[in-house]
Amino acid sequence: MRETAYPTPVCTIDAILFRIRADKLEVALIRRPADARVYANVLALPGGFVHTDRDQTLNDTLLRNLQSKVGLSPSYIAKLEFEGNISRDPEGWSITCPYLCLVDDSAPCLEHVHWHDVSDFLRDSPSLTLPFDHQQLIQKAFQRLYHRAKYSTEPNYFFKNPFTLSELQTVYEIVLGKPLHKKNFRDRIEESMSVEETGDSKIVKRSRAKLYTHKHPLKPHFFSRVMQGAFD
Amino acid sequence: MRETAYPTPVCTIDAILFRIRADKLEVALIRRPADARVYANVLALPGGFVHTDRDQTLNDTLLRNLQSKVGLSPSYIAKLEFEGNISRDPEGWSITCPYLCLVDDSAPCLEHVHWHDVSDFLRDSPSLTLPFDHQQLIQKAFQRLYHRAKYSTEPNYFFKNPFTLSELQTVYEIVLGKPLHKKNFRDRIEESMSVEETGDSKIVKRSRAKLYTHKHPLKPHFFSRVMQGAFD
DNA sequence: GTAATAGTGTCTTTAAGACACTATTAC
DNA sequence: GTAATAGTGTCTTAAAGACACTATTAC
Repeated sequence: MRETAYPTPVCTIDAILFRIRADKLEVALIRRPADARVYANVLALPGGFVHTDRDQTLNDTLLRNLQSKVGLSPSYIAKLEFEGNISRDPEGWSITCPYLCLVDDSAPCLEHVHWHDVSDFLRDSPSLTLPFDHQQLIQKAFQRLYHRAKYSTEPNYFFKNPFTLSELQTVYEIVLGKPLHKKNFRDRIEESMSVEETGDSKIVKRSRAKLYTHKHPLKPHFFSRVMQGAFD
Repeated sequence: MRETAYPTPVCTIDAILFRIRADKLEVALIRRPADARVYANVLALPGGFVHTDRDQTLNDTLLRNLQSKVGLSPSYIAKLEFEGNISRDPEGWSITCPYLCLVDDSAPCLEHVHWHDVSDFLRDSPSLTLPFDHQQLIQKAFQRLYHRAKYSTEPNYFFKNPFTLSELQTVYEIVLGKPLHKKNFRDRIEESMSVEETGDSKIVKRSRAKLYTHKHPLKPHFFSRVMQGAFD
């Protein structure tokens, strides 16, 4: 370990990994090891330490931890606000570098991963109590996604494979918690030029819908106006 | 220092401290100590280590470092994206928690502080080469401020004391790099309800202008539309 | 008086909100 | 045929852009 004049706090990454499944926004939790010094065997956000010998960047640290602990690679990642203080970890001063991660509903993942309804953690008394400041981190990640859904195409990245505009609209509606007018939504997506037709289509229930893919693999579009949604 | 299974990277805070002076956006730099192991005597962003025995939070670490190294307390602070990798510090793996700090033009500060024109660091070849990734941090801080100036009242916090709306508009124009229509700007500020009249006024050149203060000391307002500015 | 700045009235423009409409497919 | 979903046309509305106007003050 490098010498410093002062004791340096422990620094970790945490992944707030969201997916849409069965019209719900869910977050990935994994059980902490039985030999953990604090919160052993408790469900928590997947996270981990930097391996200074293996990781070139914090993004590497994140992706390595997601691969080994959750068994998938996200469709999209974004840095959230760092958090560091003396009280978030009972063992003392610690800093976390939290990442918002979006993953495709159809992505396979390790069996031991627990997916929990995000709306539960937006309440004051969730049915599941999380260790550290993990509930706050989930709330902050949700707040970011919620606001981005209003003025950017960030929620597009819940999909890795081609999707229909109706599927896309449903994702926005779940994140925003309210319905959107179909025409307005489509006008906006078209204006953003964030997607392009694949040329294929698929039958959805009783109609045929065109399939789209991301035009810019990892770069959301930002609108100059906020979408308020229907029945505001 | 706490025991961890792996060597933990060094973690610091960095302050990107902006002020408006003589119609320019300036950033604070201080000279690194003569006994620094790397980049000794070089101008750099003010920053420092967490003192686990004195700081309760990273915000404490920031404010303590600003007070001791720059000699002032900022009007506004905001967290920027953390950055951590093996290459930003020649000594090896390190993580920084960067803060955007706005300070009143009239705030006194220590004499040894160098204020440098921010626009210089937005060029590929600035007249002054900064150590570490400090130029990138300044660019990211500027990008945040630039975008926030378009859709929030964040630049209001360049002022600590009462200000006139014309002074406020000038700040936005300097950050955005283009003129704004007076009426549109004032309508927006009024709509935001972010300021209130003090009841006082002052003579500015050849007219009398009302003075305003922040209604919400540290909470910017977010607009639902982006201000494009005049002559876009 | 003139020059310069503070502050306002109002028309145009743009993109979102609302909502009705047609087309296609399963049954 | 009906029901359900994909996809479109178009009117209304809200806030930004443009710009001309008046008021106040120093000289």
